[in-house]
Amino acid sequence: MGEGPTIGTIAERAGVSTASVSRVLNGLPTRPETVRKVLAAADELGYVPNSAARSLKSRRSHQVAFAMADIGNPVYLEMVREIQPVLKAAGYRLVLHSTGADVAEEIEVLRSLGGRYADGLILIPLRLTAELAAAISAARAPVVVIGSVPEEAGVDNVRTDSRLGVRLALDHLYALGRRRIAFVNGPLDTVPGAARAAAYRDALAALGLPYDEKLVEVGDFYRAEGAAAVRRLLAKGPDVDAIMCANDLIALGALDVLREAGLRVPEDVAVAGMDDTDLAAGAWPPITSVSLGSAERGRRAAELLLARLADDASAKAPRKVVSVRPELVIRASTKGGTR
Amino acid sequence: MGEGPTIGTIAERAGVSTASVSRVLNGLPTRPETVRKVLAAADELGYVPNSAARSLKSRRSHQVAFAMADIGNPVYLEMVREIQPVLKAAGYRLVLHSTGADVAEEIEVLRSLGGRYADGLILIPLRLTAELAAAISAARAPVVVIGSVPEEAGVDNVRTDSRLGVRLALDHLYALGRRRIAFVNGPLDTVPGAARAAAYRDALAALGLPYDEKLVEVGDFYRAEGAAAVRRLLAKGPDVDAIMCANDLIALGALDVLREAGLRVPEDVAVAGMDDTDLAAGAWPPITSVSLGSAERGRRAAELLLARLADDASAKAPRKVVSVRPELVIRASTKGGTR
DNA sequence: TTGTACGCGTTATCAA
DNA sequence: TTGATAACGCGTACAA
Repeated sequence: MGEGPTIGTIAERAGVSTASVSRVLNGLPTRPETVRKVLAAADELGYVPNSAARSLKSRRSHQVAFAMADIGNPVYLEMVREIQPVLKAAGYRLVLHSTGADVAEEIEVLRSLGGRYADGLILIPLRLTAELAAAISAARAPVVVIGSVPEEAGVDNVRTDSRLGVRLALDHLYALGRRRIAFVNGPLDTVPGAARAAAYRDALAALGLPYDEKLVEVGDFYRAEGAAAVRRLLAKGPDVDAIMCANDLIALGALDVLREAGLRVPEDVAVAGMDDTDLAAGAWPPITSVSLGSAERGRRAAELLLARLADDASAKAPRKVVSVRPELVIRASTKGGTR
Repeated sequence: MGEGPTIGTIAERAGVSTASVSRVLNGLPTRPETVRKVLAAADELGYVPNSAARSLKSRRSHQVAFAMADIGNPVYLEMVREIQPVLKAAGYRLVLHSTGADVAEEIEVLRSLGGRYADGLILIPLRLTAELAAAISAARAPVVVIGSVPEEAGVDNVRTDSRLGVRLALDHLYALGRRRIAFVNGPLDTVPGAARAAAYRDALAALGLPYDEKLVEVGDFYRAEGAAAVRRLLAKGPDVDAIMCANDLIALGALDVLREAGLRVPEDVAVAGMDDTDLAAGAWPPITSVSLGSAERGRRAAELLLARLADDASAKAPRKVVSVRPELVIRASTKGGTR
């Protein structure tokens, strides 16, 4: 763990100037003999360029930050899995931030971009307050938001139509003959929560089904909270023949509670989730889920950011919005075949 | 996205020298009046210190790297979840590396530490070659290895006794009356693969059960590969009454195949996994699994690294080894109660 | 083709 | 208490 060699060390050893060393290492035209000596010295010393010095000079950190609520959520995980290789291929390192869905922390991350530790940021806000929107616009580095963001923010944006997603699932349930379709949601003050609540109402209306408060319950986007919400739902004693869940974790919780209650899935109650994570595919019965293209959204976001970082021309291009189409993945929890 | 203010900008605005600005910002004794002016200017300008300049000067990046095979594996994910907050609390950012279990990539990560982009590294190698061991010893920053590493490497080490883990599971199965206990493993040229293979033999011997090749199958540590391995196992036509799987993903694959084959779990065949991930708890039936304390290993590793980084004294302290005890978490896949 | 010298933004030393 | 100034390691005009 000795002191690291610098271009100065190499210069001495090779008997040339630091400028020559720098030139060789950056592939600038140099006399072959010099190149040889420098490379030999660098190799012997195990030289690795100091990233701080390089960043300071070049004004580039070769890092990209990714900020989401909680890396434990499989949706974000899928995104990381896609983002990471895209960045790596372009020579960027990935810095991870778990914000706990706390707006203040998200704002802090945006602010810290001013320190230039990262060249850009991919952000997934859960709650979109005015302060957050302001902070996004004021960010000192390119930001790509996954999720919807007002146009005024002026940043690139990868979104999906979760309204259409809910619609797809409800159409499917309706086609299967279900008419008492409950909805278990996450917090209404979150962007996805609000959107999915509205989508549920709209979809019911489009199908000519009545909106019944007894069929709606709000918890949080986690398994235990989802289970609790479903328990409350059942306690209200409505005749339910399907449960639409605002994400897969809630759907898993629903399976737990239904099993507990001795109800068969899908014979007695069909269950559908959203996000189409591994958990949905891995559950028993496998859960029908609306894919919101997490992997694709992650990849597209990384690509958008890289495009911004590529050159000055594209850095000033107008904001781009990419939409990923939701898709219904039908499994045994709605239509099957559980044995 | 304007040009970032520097201490120079602040100095001008406040009518003082850059030295004073630096002093104020670092909390060194300064005249109150100066402090006020500087802070006001800094605030108005939205000043954020440049991290590259700071790192260059202080020789600290305030970043820690974490390198594992694949962030998609729930075990590593659990570790990240624990590591992240510990680092954050200490003022470090987390840089993520997925190496794809490729030794060359791991060596590259170790080498790149010479660039000082991170102050330390937490590494989980899957295969421990001589080159890797050499690279670990030669690393230019503190490294903590999760998993076993030879003493010569001289680095801090968080390990678990997977041998004991296998033993716990086999004892449990034996106590339940199972005598034909199969073992489905991952690649034998990986550290965990080799250790668990040996552990299986030992545990059988300790229980007085014969080692039967027909009961052993090797695949990979993933669900699909695990399923394929179990399929091959069943094709050999041994009378199996329990399957010990080298990790939870394999166990999930086993459930898939057993269900396919019309075998009941645990009545016909009991299934146990390792790692005790969420997937094991979430499966149906819930899978008995040996917890290797992933979360705790992650946390301890982060703490060990922080201790090394804390001050020069501890930086030179002798290597520390922390052991996390495995624990058997019994669920319905071995003992239950599935209806 | 090569070397000298300066600047990137901070911190730290030394006089004043 | 403060300001001028020298590093930190690298890249790059500019001069030789």
